Parts: sequence; structure tokens; C-alpha cells
Amino acid sequence: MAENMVEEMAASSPKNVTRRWRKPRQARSLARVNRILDVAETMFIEEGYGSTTTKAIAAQAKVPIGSLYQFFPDKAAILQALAERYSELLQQRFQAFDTDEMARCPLVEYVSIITEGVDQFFSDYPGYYAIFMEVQSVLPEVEDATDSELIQNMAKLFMKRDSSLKSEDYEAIAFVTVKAMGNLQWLSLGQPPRFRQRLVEEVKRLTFHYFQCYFPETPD
Amino acid sequence: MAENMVEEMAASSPKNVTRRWRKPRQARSLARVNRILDVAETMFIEEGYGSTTTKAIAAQAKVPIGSLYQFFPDKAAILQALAERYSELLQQRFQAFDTDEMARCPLVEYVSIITEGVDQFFSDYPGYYAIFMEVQSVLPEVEDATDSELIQNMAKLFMKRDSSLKSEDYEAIAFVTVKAMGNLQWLSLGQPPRFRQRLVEEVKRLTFHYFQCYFPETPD
DNA sequence: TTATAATATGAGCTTAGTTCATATTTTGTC
DNA sequence: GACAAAATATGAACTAAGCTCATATTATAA
Repeated sequence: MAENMVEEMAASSPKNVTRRWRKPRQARSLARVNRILDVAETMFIEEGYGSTTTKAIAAQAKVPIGSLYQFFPDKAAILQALAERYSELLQQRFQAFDTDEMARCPLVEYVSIITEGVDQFFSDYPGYYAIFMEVQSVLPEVEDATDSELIQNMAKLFMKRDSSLKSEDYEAIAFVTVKAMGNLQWLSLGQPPRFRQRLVEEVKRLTFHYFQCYFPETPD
Repeated sequence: MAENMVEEMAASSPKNVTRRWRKPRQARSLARVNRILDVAETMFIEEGYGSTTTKAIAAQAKVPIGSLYQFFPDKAAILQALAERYSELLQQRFQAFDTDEMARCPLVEYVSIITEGVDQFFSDYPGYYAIFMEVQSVLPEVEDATDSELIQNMAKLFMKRDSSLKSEDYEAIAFVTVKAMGNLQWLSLGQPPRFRQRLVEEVKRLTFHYFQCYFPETPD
């Protein structure tokens, strides 16, 4: 049975002007909000976002359901708030990288530090992946299947071109290419036309230079 | 009011063994299924996935709701089926690229052809973006905000390094880097450890070579 | 023709998200 | 301190979307 992944999305958003829900102003309500978020985080990780009901969150957090809805307009807002919390944590880490020293250090090192910083973040907060993986996975299942084929094909094409690498290399290269290109081009669709076009060019550049480092073209 | 993005996801999937829904075997039912998909596609594009009810789809497709649920286990399955339809279209296009000629042509050209092929696909089927953009957007809103900051910071850092480019260049470079790295590292989390580690290394390589083409390091 | 199986149907059930009338607490004023 | 007015808290009840299943209809077999 297929998972029931995405349900109930409002498209036209009626924009209820008289918002009933407010930001917590007092210490007490702020503590409540944080309790709700902590509970929600745990439950989302353990049960999944979809299977966790707002009532259950409220019960676990010892907050009446009505109060929950005073702080959060809807269930998705809880998820959003969690995302923001994680984002701030990530942001903090990146501020450490924002130094003159970083601006001066060699590119290889800079890249390495950033990359491993991100990696570390994911390790430190496994909940981030646990929660948001589920939320995303509607498309992924299908997309993964499609991408897998593309990756295989691309890997084969590269073997024809130059068979001096190991098969796992071809796979890695193709994976990176398909996923990175795919994502960037997908994101370009939401950008204004001029920038969008620029991005398409950048995708080419990114990909080409990546390829070049594996397959330096023999001058004829 | 925040959009109600993701609702109702089953986590434990009870795996109803006696599946009631079947694949359409006869011409009649196949036509029905396609009618459902066509109707769903239009409605998802026009109203959004979340705001389109299964009842409305059934009504529009002139199929009783019970029959709809004979072909699709749940609402998400309709979305999945649509995704598969689009995937097949994309797949077809890529088969055209799978030739010996492509394996022999210069890398720049190869990259250009592939990139523009993808771009063309998105242009030809705007519904793809219209539908799946909505489905994805839970994280994106928050993520975009976070990424935007990272992009700005990275752009500034590059300006310190080398101020010979235009500001739009820095923005484009940073955008590509943040989004591509972010996505790849995110995806790496779902991979087996060995491959995951390899991917992290590839992210570094990809990024470094991309940077290098803009900021060739002056040997000291 | 009759029996049996396969398929079709839509009223109604389930349940999660959300609301809102009422109760309680806090704040402001004399 | 007493009273009024505003702000906040509460949870029973409402809404509606996804989905089911008893029954009707149609197809197949003997």
C-alpha cells in the first residue's frame, strides 16, 4: 500500500485577516510554545509527521488543543517552526565560517571546511533528516526511479568515452551530475527569466568543469 | 494564513494484503484510468493538489468515487501515477541522447545538449512544475530563506577574494553552490555509508572545480 | 437458463484538523 | 480593594476530506 504522503494543501489561502493566533509574548506562553515544539519534534521523528495528530501533540505537551491553535495557525505551522529552529542552528554554524581568514584561505580548504560543516550538522541533528525526508517523499520515489535510469545511462556513456576509471567512479560521477543538474534546473524554474537563463548557463559550466577534472580532453 | 501544505501521511503503512484496487486490464477501465489522470492533472494544475478532492476528480471524470478507489489505493497514488507519466516522457527524450555520436562528441557540447534538453522538457510540460512545486513546498519556504542568507554571505566572501566580477556573477555562483551542495549532501544522507562518504568527496570536487573556473588561484 | 464470479456504485463512516462559545485570569482605574 | 474591561485559556463539538463496503449490476461459465 502506498504511503499517504501529501494531503490537504490549501491553494487559494483565504488570508484570514483577523488572525486569532498570536506570537507568545509572555514567558509562560513561550515556554508552552517551546514545549509544543519539543514534543512535536520527538513525535514527528518517532511516528512521522503524517501520523502525528495535533491532538496528540497537545496532549503530550499538556496543553489544550485550543491553546495549541492560538500559537500555530495550523499543523503545518508547527513543522515550519521546527524548520526555522533547525535553520537557525545551521545559520549559527555558518557564521563561524564568515571570517577574513576564510576569505583568504585556499579554495580547496574553504570548500572542504564548508562541506564538512554541513555534513557535521546533519550528523549532529539527525532529526532534521528524519522529519523532512518524510515530508518531501512524494516525488522522490518516482524521481529516484527515473534518476536511477538516467544515472545508469550516463555512467555507461562515460565508460565508452574513457574506460580507465573504476565502475564505482562512473556511478558517483553520474549520480552527482544527474542530481545536481536536475535540482538546479528545477529550481531555475521558479526564478525570474533573466536569472533563470543565467542559471542554465551556470549548470552547464558547473557540469562541464566537473567532467573535465575526470576526463581531461585530449587535444587532437 | 499559512498554506496547509502537508497533511495526512501514513507512517506505518498497514500493508493491506488483500488489495482491493487492481490495475486496469480491459480497454474500458484503462480509458477510465486515463480519464481520471487527465482530469486530475488539470485540476491539480488549476486548483492545486491539496485543494482538489478525490470526489471532485471522480465527478469531473464521470467516474463514481468507488471506482476511482478501485484503480488508486489513495489520493497520493494519483499523484504518483502522474509523476510516472511525466517521468516516462522525460525518459523518452533522454533515449534520443543515448547514441554513439553523443559518446564521441566533445564534453562541452554533450553538456549543453543535455542541459537544454532538460530545460526544453520543463518548457514543454509546465504542468510538471505547477503540480510538483506545490507538493514540495513545505520546507522550501523556510529553506529558501536560510539559503538566501547563505548565498548572500558566500557572495560577499567571494567579492573579498576577487572583485573583478560583476555582482550578479557572485550571486549566480553562490546560488549554484549553495543549492547544488545542499541538495547533494541532503541526498547523501539516504545513501549507504560508503557511497555517502564518496558523495561528500564528490561534492568537494564539484564545488572546487566550479570555483576554480571563476577564481583561478594565482600560484604564490 | 441458471449459477457463479467479477466489477460498479455511492451513501455513509471515520477521523484529523480546526473552531468558538464560555470560563478563567490578568490588567487597568478609581 | 473593588469593579470593569480586556486578554487568554479551554475542550466539546463541528467540518469536511479521504476512504469503505454492502448492495446492485454486469460478465462469464456450465
